[in-house]
Amino acid sequence: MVKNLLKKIISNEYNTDFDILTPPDPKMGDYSVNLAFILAKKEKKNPKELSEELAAKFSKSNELSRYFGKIEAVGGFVNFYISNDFLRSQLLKILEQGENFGSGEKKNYKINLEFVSANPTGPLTVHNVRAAPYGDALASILKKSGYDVTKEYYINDAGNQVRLLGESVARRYLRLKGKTIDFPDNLYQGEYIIDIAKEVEKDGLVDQIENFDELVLVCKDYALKKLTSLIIGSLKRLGVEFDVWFSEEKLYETGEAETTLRILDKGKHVYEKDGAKWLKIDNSGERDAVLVKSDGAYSYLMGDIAYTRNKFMRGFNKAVNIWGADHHGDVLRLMTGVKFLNYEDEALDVLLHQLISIKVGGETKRMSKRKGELVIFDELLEEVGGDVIRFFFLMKDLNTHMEFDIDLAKKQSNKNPVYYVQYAFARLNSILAKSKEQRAKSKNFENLELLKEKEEFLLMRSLVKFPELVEEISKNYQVHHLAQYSFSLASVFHNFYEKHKVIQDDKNLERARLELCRATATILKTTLSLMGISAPERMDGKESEGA
RNA sequence: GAACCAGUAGCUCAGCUGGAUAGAGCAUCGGCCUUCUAAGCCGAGGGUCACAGGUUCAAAUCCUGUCUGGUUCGCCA
Repeated sequence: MVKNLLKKIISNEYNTDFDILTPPDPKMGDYSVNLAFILAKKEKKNPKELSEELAAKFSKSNELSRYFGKIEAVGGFVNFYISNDFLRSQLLKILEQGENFGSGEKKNYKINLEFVSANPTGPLTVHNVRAAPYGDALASILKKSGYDVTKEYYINDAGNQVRLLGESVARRYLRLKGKTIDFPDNLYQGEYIIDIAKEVEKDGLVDQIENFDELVLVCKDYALKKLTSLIIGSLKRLGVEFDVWFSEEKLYETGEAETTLRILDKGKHVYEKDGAKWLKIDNSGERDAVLVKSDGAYSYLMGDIAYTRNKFMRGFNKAVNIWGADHHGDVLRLMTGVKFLNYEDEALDVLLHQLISIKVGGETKRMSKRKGELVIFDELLEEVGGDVIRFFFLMKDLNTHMEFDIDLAKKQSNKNPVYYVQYAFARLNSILAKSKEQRAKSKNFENLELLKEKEEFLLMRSLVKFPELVEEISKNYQVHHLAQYSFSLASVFHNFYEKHKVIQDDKNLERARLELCRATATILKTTLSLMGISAPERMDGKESEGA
């Protein structure tokens, strides 16, 4: 990784903080160092002169000349140009390593990544699916970086909400049976409840049950099973699969919640007030939160703390949660609870994604599972497809308050930028398929020296940046940079494609360009696969407008 | 009243965590297919980076304040 090396080499000589930047234009080099500005202040010198001195000095370094062909001062910056030799050597590396290019060393570090975890009280909505492609891609990137990653879904199958779910189904069932029974507003109003009730009726499972509470319980279990498998199915169709589906109920059955509470209590972090047990967050008392309710039931927070502890007990070094921003108030509470259990602050990361506002028919919808006002994810998936949805979410920062116009998304799905990336891959594939020597992995790479066009170098430069990107995302979790990168790589390739022929009379040049294409296809396919997006070998004909 | 996140082109969003002339897609207008796929390429128009101060060699980016929007402040989950 050139960036790290550069930083190391300069740091060895200058004991000061500085940044390695990317110049605004590739013409200005691959990396830029602002060292002169920083030294100028310390030594009270002119930054421009200093940068020239630095450039002259760096140019003489043998170590740097292994990577850089040119080092020059521009307006106070020192700009570094990766040498052509080094670019070609990296091209070779890509061809040799294939999809392993950019992979990090095994780190022997276990990460538990929890995301989506939508309540099993209804079908998956467009709303709660935002974290799915993001978390899935993050897991892939972390794995590529050498971490051991487990993807996990926390099923909130305990507490009052699922009891209400059971009651909703039970009352619908009784109505189907011809009983007059009211259906209060606080129950789940959605159509899917009636569907489940119909299945309960068809099943005949509850025919003998007279006691209402017992009926509710059986309906609850039935509905939970049904809805969970519905959610699993929806996610699967999007291509997202979890390693572990963790039941909240388990924490109470095994007594883990109780144990966790005892540890907190022992550490004097718990006190009683109004018949409930509270977690002491700070001295003001204002932020304190209930762990055990006055009726003896555990709170959601208690479950979450016990759940996080459970992850560490299972041997994970780090837990990463992706939550919707509506839970931001819970972050401090969970963090505090986990800290009181004596785990390091860094052991838990909570990423928040902002909520999506959804527009249907020009109107912004507020979604509520209780009220049954849902934009069901499956319906969208069927219309626009998984690749489009994934890329749409993956391109944006988690902090973006997205506006998702469903009608527009359907209408414009054939203009989604994902096709731009996939099309680049299809074009590459077409070239490789056409060339006679495509699979002849001859080790004669000497022709690479024939690559000297501007577009060829731009392509190589983009390819070389890939490992740095993977490493950076594994640290800052900015998954959308990968989507942005894939788009820009596709763009650089399309430009190359328009300007230069690969298959041609000059067979030596053709061979060299084929290698460049193979390397590009490899990286493009790797990025797509990290994002969980398909890499089609062909894309025929344009979809008709407004179909 | 408090907390978190945001406000960048007509629309949807990037802007690599303080750097060089603020970018892309869509939309609008104009050009490019006898040659590896035109789901592509080239060009044009479109910006007081919400506003006001501050920090410094340098601010869309950091700090403070104001305005606007989303979310949350329950012994719901």
